[in-house]
Amino acid sequence: MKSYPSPISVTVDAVIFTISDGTLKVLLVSRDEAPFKNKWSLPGGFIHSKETSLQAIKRILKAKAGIANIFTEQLYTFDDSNRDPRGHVITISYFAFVREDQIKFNKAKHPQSPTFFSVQKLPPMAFDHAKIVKYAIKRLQAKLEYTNIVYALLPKTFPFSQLQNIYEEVWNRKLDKRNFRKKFMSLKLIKPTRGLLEGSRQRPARLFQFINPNQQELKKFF
Amino acid sequence: MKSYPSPISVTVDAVIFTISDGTLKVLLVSRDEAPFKNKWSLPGGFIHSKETSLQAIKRILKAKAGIANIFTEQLYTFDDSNRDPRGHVITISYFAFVREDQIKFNKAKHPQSPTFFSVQKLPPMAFDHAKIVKYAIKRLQAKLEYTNIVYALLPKTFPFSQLQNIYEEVWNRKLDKRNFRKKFMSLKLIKPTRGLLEGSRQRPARLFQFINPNQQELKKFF
DNA sequence: CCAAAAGTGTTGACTGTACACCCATGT
DNA sequence: ACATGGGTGTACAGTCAACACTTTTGG
Repeated sequence: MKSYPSPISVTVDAVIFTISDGTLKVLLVSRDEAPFKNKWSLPGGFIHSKETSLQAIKRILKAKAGIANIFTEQLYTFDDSNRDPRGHVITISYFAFVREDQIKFNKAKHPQSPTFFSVQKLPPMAFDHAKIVKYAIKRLQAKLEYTNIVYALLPKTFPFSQLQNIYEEVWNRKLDKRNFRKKFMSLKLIKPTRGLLEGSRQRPARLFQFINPNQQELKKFF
Repeated sequence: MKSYPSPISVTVDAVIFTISDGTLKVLLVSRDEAPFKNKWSLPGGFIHSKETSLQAIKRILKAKAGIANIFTEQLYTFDDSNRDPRGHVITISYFAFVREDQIKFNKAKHPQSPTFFSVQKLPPMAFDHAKIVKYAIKRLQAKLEYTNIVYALLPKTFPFSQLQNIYEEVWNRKLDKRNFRKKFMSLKLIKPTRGLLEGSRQRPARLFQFINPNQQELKKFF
């Protein structure tokens, strides 16, 4: 048996999306070592020798931001020769979603200051992470159109306007209320509950929920 | 600066499609070393330390099958822990297209017997390559729908039926002649030439060509 | 003249889009 | 009473799917 030629360093990076304050945001952490020390970057790190890239992502997200049990999907493997000043380092990138209520950051446990940035106002980032985020947004926009991933961004019950807002934020354009409701309802993914959204100073909105309560996997609409 | 932890062996594999004898085929080579010696596998190999995965694919395809200058696109990175008996080996897979007339295999130059197999009659394959091929076919089916990649599978001029045949083969279903022609023509990608297809014993077919003669990149239809 | 593939239009169903007003509540 | 977002229906245009016959050539 031949020896294994040319070992290469392999990292993983995650583009974690959330919707908070009604806008689409991405999770960044402050790098605690060179290169790019103190620059914002996607949460990521080297793959350990006995784990898969998916296991590595889950380990790193838990350690750096206390995030667990979220939907993740492979995005792309970036290996441009100039992407890392340390040499030949490739990264397998993932994208994922969290709901606001799943997050609790903590200065002591998460010293790299995990912070959600609006995709409209991203800071300068380490490596080629700006490119990776851009690519992830494109993928997210496409997936929203033909799958039910929006599920991963919504709480158990939600008013219809919150659902529509996600589509508007991700696609970055306004949608017609009536047409959107008609189309989404025809997909038979959600149903009204008996609940109403209290506490606004307008007419209370009907709350909806997904019909399949443990709808974990991704389904195609068509 | 920290040392680079956990080097991992990284390979590339290519799923090369062609249409020949009117059917969709995939290129396989016979492995010339362990593991899986003499089994059919996707053409691939280890990435050298100074090259990107794309460069590696191009180098390997040229060496193993004499194929150069073809359209390639990254497919997925497979890294299941059990995919390679040698240990932790991940593979960045690519898919690509050749036209029949671009190929000339040669026993002396290409000792691994590169051979196109119909996707309907694939032999047992090494590693997880059957899974990779299956994934590539799905991607190809999707891409055919909303991009102009069919370009990469057609000669300079071609009868309309050859174009339709590609769609039928890849999607594995029959399409209505009239509807297909109407729809494809409305995309304004091809135009009729003055040429006719001679040599059949039926009515000669009009030959078409793509309007942009150097249409290398992938364009979306919509 | 026969076999074989080439070529051509119309209709009905469905889907997407544009568009404006009343409703229920809190202040 | 008013400000605010919640909630609803119709009409037109464009797209998709079903469907059958004539044309041109070689043998």
